[in-house]
Amino acid sequence: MYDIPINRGMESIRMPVQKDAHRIEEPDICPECKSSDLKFDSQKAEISCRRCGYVLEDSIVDLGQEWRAFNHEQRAKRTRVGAPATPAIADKGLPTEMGKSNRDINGRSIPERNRFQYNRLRKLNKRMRISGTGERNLAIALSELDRQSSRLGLPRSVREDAAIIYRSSAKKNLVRGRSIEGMVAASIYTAARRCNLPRTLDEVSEASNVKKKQIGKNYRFIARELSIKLKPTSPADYVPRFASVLGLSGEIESKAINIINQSKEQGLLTGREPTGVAAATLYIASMLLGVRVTQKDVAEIANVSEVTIRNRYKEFCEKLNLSAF
DNA sequence: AAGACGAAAGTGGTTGA
DNA sequence: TCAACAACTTTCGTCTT
Repeated sequence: MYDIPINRGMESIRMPVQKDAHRIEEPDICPECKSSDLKFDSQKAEISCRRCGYVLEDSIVDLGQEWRAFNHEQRAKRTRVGAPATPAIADKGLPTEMGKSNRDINGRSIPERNRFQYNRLRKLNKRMRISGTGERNLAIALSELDRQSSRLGLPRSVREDAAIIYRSSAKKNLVRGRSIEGMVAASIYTAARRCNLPRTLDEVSEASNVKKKQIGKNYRFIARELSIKLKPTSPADYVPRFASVLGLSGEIESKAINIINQSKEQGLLTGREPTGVAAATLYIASMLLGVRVTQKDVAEIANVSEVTIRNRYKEFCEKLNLSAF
């Protein structure tokens, strides 16, 4: 029933690493004049011959780090590997953990009589990480957020934005008295719109099992309390997604967006469902470019009826003089 | 036979008294 | 709270390819 949340921050990429890969292999003699008097210019990143000026290598890329560290502390501070901190995990992906080995920081073994104390500390530290009801609710909410957004196929950026929105509303005590699922759904809806990758209330409702009406209500509440101001969604934002589901080309996509812009100028879009408009323009665009799609297919993916597609299509053709058929 | 078309009746949400 | 309303849906018969 539930998707298991995957902590993507911990995914690692394995690549073969050559030993001393960043060391530049310096040629020792010039192929032109056979002189061994070569010059390495670190500013221009090239190796040239001092005698004849022949450039042996250019655009050399130094794969090493640009910093140096003289002790452990500096190294820890300057090194940049590891998962980035993310708002989508309860502790932002930066937990503190006490190591399991019974050795202190200097590598000395911890005396037997203190072992019990250390075990106890380790246990407490683990518990403290998700402490208090607030933190615990946040952890629940964020796993719910992950579940819902993967159902909606939202990219990481939107998830993180949704997490930020949820965190701010939790901070402002907006969640009290409302269901976590409902607030998470509203955060996702808001974030998706803000990132110009809108999902309809129907879609979010489907993914979250929260009533459409409730999500709308929560959305307005969040938008008001956090003063998030969003323009009404443009049909153009739906076009790329619909087009890719229908397997339509980029040419058709841009044609459809073109039609949307023209209709906007003529004020044909006010009060019309953006999804219906997006679907209808995609239909028109593919007809104009000679690609056959059925009204039924287009209507289905936009979750509108065929009749709506026909109505939009009729309107646009009349008002924009698109009499190609 | 599948798809397009359009009329007519029904539905759910918004608006204004 | 309720009626009016616009947008949209469902249904169905007819036409076109």
